[in-house]
Amino acid sequence: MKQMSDGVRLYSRIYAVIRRIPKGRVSTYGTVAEMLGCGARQVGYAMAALPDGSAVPWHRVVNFRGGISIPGGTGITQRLKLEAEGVRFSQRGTVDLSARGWPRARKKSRKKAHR
DNA sequence: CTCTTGACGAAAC
DNA sequence: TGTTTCGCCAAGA
Repeated sequence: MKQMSDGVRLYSRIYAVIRRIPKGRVSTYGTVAEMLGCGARQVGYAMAALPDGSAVPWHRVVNFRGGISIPGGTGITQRLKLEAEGVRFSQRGTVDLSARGWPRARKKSRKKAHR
């Protein structure tokens, strides 16, 4: 390993955290970003940069509402993968972060994103 | 090098 | 309640 120290890629840290998400659980971009100390947007951007077939369980990462923010068929795939792990989606298409969230669900409001 | 966009999130309007 | 703006960091044009 050479290029690390002063220039450790932020993505590497993001992937490392996501890889620690246990099966049947989901995490959010904001949560991961917060534990990394960077912007939530970068987490999502890192996922978009993930190569197909990577060891990172990117499908366990959803947005702060517990919903999928991924456009296209990739988002559909994510939902199918989560359901295959035992994750249930509400009628609104969201996951209960209080129950399946990781490391700790941080639910802000149970109603429709009413802040 | 500058400007825009993005698999986000929160606040302002 | 939905739309718009700003912040975050990185990549593409």
